[in-house]
Amino acid sequence: MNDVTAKTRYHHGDLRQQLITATRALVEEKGPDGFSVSEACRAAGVSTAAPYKHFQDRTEILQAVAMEGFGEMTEAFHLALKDKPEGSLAAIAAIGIAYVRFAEANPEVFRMMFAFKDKTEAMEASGMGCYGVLLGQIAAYLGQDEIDEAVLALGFPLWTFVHGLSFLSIDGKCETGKAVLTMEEMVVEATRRLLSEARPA
Amino acid sequence: MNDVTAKTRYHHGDLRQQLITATRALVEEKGPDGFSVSEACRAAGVSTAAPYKHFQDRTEILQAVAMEGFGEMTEAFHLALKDKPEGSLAAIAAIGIAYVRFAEANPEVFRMMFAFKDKTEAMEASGMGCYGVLLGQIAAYLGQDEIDEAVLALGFPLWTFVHGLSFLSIDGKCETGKAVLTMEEMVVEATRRLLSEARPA
DNA sequence: CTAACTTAGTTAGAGGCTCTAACTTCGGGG
DNA sequence: CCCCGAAGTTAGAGCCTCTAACTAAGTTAG
Repeated sequence: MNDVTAKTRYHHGDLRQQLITATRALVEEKGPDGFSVSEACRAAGVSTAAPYKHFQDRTEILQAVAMEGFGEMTEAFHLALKDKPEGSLAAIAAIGIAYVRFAEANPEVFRMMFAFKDKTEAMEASGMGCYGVLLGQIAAYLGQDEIDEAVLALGFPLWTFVHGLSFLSIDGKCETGKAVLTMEEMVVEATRRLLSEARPA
Repeated sequence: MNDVTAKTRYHHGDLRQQLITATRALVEEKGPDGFSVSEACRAAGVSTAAPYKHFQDRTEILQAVAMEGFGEMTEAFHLALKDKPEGSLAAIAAIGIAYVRFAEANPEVFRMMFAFKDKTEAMEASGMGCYGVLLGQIAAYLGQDEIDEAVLALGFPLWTFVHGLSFLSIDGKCETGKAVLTMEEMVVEATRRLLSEARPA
C-alpha cells in the first residue's frame, strides 16, 4: 500500500510532491538536462500532460526541486549547530561541513540550486535563509546581534570557501591526490585562517 | 569574404570549429540546456545532420567548447603572470584574479567546464594543465621545483577559494550587498591568509 | 588523367520531448 | 442532487537528436 501510492483513484491527491520527488531522483541520476518531464510522469504513473496542472513548465519543476534543496540545507545547518556553543569557531565550521556534505550527498541538485539563469524571488529568499544561519553565528562570534558589514566581511569569504570546496568535491577533485587534508580538516583550517585577525578584543 | 566563411563550396572546410564557436555563443546566451544542435547548425548554415560527421553526439560538442575554455583559461594565466615576479604572492593572486575574471566573462562555459558527469581523459588533462600553472607558482613561492604535498596543501585551498568566488560571482552574489570588498581585494586577501604560516624559513 | 576511395556534406524520417487544447472524472458546496 | 472547478485524460503540433542512405568533392595510385 505504500510505494506506488496511487492510481486506484483518478485524482491522485499528491501529484505535485510526487513529481518533485521523482524529478529529484532523476536529476540526481542523470543531471538536470538528462532529466525529462515525461520520465518523471512515468515514474509517478500519470500522463505526460498532468504536470502542467501543477507547474507552468519544466523549469518550474526544477525550481521546486532546488527550493526543497535549500530547505533541507537550512535544516542541516540547524542540526549541525545543536551541540555547538553559539558563535564558536566549532559552530561556524560545523555549518561549513554541513554545507559541503549536503553538496556531496546531492551533487546535481546542489549544482542546480545555483545554476538558474532567472531565479525567482522565492528561490533568492530560500538561499538567503540558508546564508543567514551562517551570518548569525558569525555575528555571535563577534559578540553582536546585528548583521553588519563586519559580519559580511568574514562571512562572505567563508561562504566562498565552502562553496568552492563543495564544487571541487562533487567534481571529484578531492580524492585524486589533488588535496592533502580531508574535507573536514580543510573547512576547520580555512575557518580558522579566514576568521583570524578578527575579533581584536 | 570573412564572416559567413562558406557555403559557396559544398565542403565547408571548417565546420568543426565553426560549430564549436556557434555552440559557445549559444550556450553563453541561453545556458547549456537552452542550446540546441539544430540552432548551431542554422548559425553555421549547414543541415542538422552535418555535425554528426565531426562529433558523436550533442555532448561531445559541449565538451569541445569546455576544452576550448580550459585552453583559454591557461592562456589567461600565463598572460597574468607576465609582469609578476616568479613565485611572488602577487603572481599567485594574479592567477586567482584571472580565474575569476574568466568565469565572469564566460559564466555558462565556466559552469559547463566543471559540470560534466563523465569527463574525458582529454578534459581532465586540460583542467590539470590549468591547475598546474598555479601549482608551479606556489612551488616557486616555497622555493622548490617539485610539486609535492606541501605545494598541494597550499594550492588546493586557494583553488577552492577562487573556484567558489567564481561561482558566487556569476550567480550574482557579489553585488547585492552580500560582499564588502571587491573581487580583486578578496582574492588578494585570501591569498595572503591562506598562504600565511607557510614558508617558515 | 582518371578511377577508386574517403571525407564531408545532403535529405528523409523515426522516435522522443515539451507543452496546448479539448475533453472527462470526481469531490465538495449550495 | 446538481453543478462547478480541480485535476486528471487523449490527441496532436512543433521542436529536438540522431541514423540511414545518398551525393559531391577532394585525394591518391597507377
